[in-house]
Amino acid sequence: MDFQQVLTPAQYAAVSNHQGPLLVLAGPGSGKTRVITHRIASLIHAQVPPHQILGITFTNKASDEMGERVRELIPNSRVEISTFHKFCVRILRRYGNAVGLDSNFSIFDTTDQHQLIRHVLHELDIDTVTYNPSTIASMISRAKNDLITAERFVEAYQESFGNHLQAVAARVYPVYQRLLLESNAVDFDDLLLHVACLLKSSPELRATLDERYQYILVDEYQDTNLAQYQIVMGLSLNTRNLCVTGDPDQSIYGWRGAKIANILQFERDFPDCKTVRLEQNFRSTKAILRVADDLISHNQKRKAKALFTENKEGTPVELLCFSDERHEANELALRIRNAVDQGDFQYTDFAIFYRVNSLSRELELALARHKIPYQLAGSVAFYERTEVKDLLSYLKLINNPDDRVAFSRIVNKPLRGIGKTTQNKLMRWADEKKISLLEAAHQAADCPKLSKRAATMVARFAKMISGFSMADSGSVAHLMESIIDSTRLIDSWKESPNEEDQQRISNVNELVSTARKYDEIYGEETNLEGFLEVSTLASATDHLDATAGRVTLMTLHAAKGLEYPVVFIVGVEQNLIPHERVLREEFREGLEEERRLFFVGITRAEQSLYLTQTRERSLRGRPWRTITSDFLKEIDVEVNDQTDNIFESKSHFDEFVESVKEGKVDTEALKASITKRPLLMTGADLLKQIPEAAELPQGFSVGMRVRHPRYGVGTVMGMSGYSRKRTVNVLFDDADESQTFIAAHCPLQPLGLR
DNA sequence: TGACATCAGGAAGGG
DNA sequence: CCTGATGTCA
Repeated sequence: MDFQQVLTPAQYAAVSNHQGPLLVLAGPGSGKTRVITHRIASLIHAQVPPHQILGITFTNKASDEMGERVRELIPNSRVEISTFHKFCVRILRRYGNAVGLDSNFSIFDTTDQHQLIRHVLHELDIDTVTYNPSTIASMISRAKNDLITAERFVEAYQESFGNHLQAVAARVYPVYQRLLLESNAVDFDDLLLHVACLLKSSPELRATLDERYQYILVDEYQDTNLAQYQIVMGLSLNTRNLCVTGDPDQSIYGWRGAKIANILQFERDFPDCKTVRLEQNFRSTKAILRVADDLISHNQKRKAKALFTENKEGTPVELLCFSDERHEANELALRIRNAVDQGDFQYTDFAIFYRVNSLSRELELALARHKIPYQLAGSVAFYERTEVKDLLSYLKLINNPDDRVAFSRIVNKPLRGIGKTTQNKLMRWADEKKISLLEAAHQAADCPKLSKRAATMVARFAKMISGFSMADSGSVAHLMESIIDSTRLIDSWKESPNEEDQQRISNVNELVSTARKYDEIYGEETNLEGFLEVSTLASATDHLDATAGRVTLMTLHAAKGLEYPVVFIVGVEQNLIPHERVLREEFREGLEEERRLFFVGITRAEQSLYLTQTRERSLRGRPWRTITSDFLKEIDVEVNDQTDNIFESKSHFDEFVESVKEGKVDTEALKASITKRPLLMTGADLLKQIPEAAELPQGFSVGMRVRHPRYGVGTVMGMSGYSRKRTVNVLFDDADESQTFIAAHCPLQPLGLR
């Protein structure tokens, strides 16, 4: 393969410099992935055995993609490409004994982690209302990312008395850590921390691994935290063929401990390193790149970079202004539909980014209303659903009998008459006897405090769990099926007319088919541990499918590393982009990260970029006037105000403010009007939730549901003209094409805004 | 013991 | 809007 032929000189330099430390500073769209994959191919061409090469990425998607592209260049190559977390799991499964872990350890996700911390707080008699478990959890998590163990945390606290929160964290952290080890479990941060500690405390192991991985490539190096830094350094002491790629301007994970200094100081860590800059952008138009560059140049703490592109100028970046989020969502949906109808684009070409997940709902509703297929990066939510976690907890407990979080979660699910009191008694007793909860349950008959009835129930549960085994079932899917059968986990939902319960059943079924797929892939080799690992380490962007013919929705954070022909970034407003949290901070650090996040979003766009802002936006059910984002003042965009396109007597916000002033707001009625709605997932589900007969302010608005005596129910797609000439364009649910009516004369009956 | 109602507080981002 | 905590009743 002639690498020189297919690469630019800068890219070629990054690919062909095999020996010694190498820093690749890669601007957005500069072909970074291409460089990494070609570098691996080039190493193999130079007779480096593939197993000596280690590629590390942050996300599963990135590692899958990289593996695939390497195999395209070198079929059947067995290069180890994995995420930091997966890599650490592998190390710990093999060498975890040294830090007190058996090879079948559980991985606790955020929910499990919070559950355990909640338990610790209770044990320590600390009020969980004053001290929110997730606050404590994030303090501990930050500490772990900074390589601060429980012991050191306590020491540090004693040396310089911190605030009361730190005092609580200092009490909780050691106990939490002890319970994790007793559970033979780790949390996400432990994966990194344990490995970092292992490399430090065991020089032999460190040397072995250093020797084994002769060539290491780390992607997104700007997002490494101290633990990850330590791991990478530990593997590169003797053989220093370390290649890191990244872009300081795209560092957006400071909040989870990422140290931008890691990449900035690489040249100091390795004075003999070579540095390659990839500054030519092959992705975006000049117009888009200019906006990105203008924005990011406002960051003070930054190495200047000269981004350029030979792509065409393209259309200007537009700022679309709408009256509220519903208007915004509808107009976006309309634009997308029009572009697709005209044959200019496919749905796949569009992506919509937002700062916070909660903004996705209105967009989903609008897309569903317009029958536009979409996919949401957020499938992790699937693994966080109660019914899914419950079934997984059975598997976890079977795989690791010490897992106390899994035990507590399912011991009384479905109901077995093992209530709180019994559970607490059992737990105390287990702690006294220093045995696991499951072991205690087995011996429940010997527990003096338990009533005979309770003891029988508990023992029966333990016996049932021990009755399951992977060996007997042969596959994960079969094991799941037998669990579902013998526990009657889903039986109570089967007869339920409740939509939510049916959804639960289908989620459980989906989990079973996921397991079946896993079994198929691994065949004889299929194993419970591996399946649980995949389920726990699943991430938001894993299941995005570029070929699915769907519009893609995701947060700005999830967007990193992706690209789309047309990008919408919604809610470019103060307090959202930048987020209100950093505006409260004293230091500008946070603000600069927000700017980088916006930069990441902008640079995902290939041909067209639209930013949107609204006049008002509802947050937590209340409408708020928005403020123009400071960032918009730093860039030059074409403003396209759509707010007067729709007929507005009064905005929701004004109405709300007025009624509050006049004392008309009846809080009781307000509360009563809030209906409980189930957690929504799919567009179809969202559509079902549309109430058919809500009271409505006069006039029509885009997105409004209306009924026509002849054509049935439909949605207002657009409006034009004024007063007597005002027309309304309606798409009826059963029709393919929309129809236009004179607003003043038509028999359209408003049904509600949703 | 568990089902259900009500309430308060908190709500960024992800592996 | 969502979760977890708390209170009440069968």
